[in-house]
Amino acid sequence: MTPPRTGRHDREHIVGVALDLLDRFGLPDLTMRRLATELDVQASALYWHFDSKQDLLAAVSDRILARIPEPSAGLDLLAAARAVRDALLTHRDGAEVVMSSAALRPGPSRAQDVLRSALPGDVDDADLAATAVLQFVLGHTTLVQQRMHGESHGAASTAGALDDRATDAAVFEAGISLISLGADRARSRH
Amino acid sequence: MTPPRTGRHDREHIVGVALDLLDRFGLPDLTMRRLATELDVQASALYWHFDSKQDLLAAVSDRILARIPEPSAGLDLLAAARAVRDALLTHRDGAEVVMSSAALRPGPSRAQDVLRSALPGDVDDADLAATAVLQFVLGHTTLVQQRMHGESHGAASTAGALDDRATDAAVFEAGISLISLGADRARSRH
DNA sequence: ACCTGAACACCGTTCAAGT
DNA sequence: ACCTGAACACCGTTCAAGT
Repeated sequence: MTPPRTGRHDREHIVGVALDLLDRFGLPDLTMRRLATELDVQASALYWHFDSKQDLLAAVSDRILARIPEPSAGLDLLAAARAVRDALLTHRDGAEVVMSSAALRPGPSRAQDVLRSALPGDVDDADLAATAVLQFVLGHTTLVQQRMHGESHGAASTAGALDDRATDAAVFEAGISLISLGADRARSRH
Repeated sequence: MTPPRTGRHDREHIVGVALDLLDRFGLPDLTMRRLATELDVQASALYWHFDSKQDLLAAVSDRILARIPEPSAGLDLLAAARAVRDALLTHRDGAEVVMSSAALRPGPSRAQDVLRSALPGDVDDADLAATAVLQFVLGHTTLVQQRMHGESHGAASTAGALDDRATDAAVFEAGISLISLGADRARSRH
């Protein structure tokens, strides 16, 4: 059943190693040369498997998003938004990776699908709302992860770190709650 | 009144040229070396004026945000959000520049202030809401501008370009409207 | 105070050539 | 089919030295 494995590496495997490198060193240090070294291969070898670094990052983005669970019935917007956020938070700089590839993947992604499923099906503005929620989650999580990066190489006080985490969560809940409330109200006006 | 101009360039001037380069070639091509060439100077000369490229980009970010008008009374949330978005759209890749420096500028920025001023002063969740709105605007505009970049070097159909612009605007209005509705409702519950 | 020149340690990508 | 080796055209940053 598994496809023939003549070469040493296939796309799937390379994406896995890239994800590992991402978690250990962050996006700025995820270079084609480092990835190649990790695979015991020349950098140029990667260009047989991927057209470009963009192409590689798009595959990494897809893998990050694949962690989002299937849209299940009865999921409310807050739960759906949390599922997307948590998938992004699972890997270092996950939001930035997804964002950088989001423009090239125009079709409704897995993320968009879960969010859409948590909104009323009869309102035609629901697609717009789902997109807006996705953009909020991406913006929010990107900024959160960027601050993590800043802290790690020792810029500010470690004292406020727990505070920041709590505030981040509160901002997220506030954002989604307001949109939920707004959607309910828009709906109750028929 | 003007401070002494002994050297050929000061920070203000360099930021202006950087912004011009940004508009003409985009963020990936805004390199220290290109900027130096544009200023008829060696790249190393820039490091007398700025500690690092990050430092330079932070100054560029501040200049982009400086275009946001003062928070005036009676401004509603939609108008305030538009003011922030329009400032970001004024320069190519503006949202990405601001986002990349946002983590290092933790204090309430000019953008946060306008948004905050458009929300009720008596609700203590208003700060959370203002931050959430800012994160939505940044996420939204970053994705919009990334798609512009993708189109420009000729990926997809030019036919749907106008369509995209209209959809982008609709998503933005939908997002802000829903949050406004939600905020009203949260407020009317005392 | 402000800038040059040279160097260091890197990048992404291409392409002929190997197996 | 898959990879090597070498090259091309770049990066950000540091630092002694100049003026």
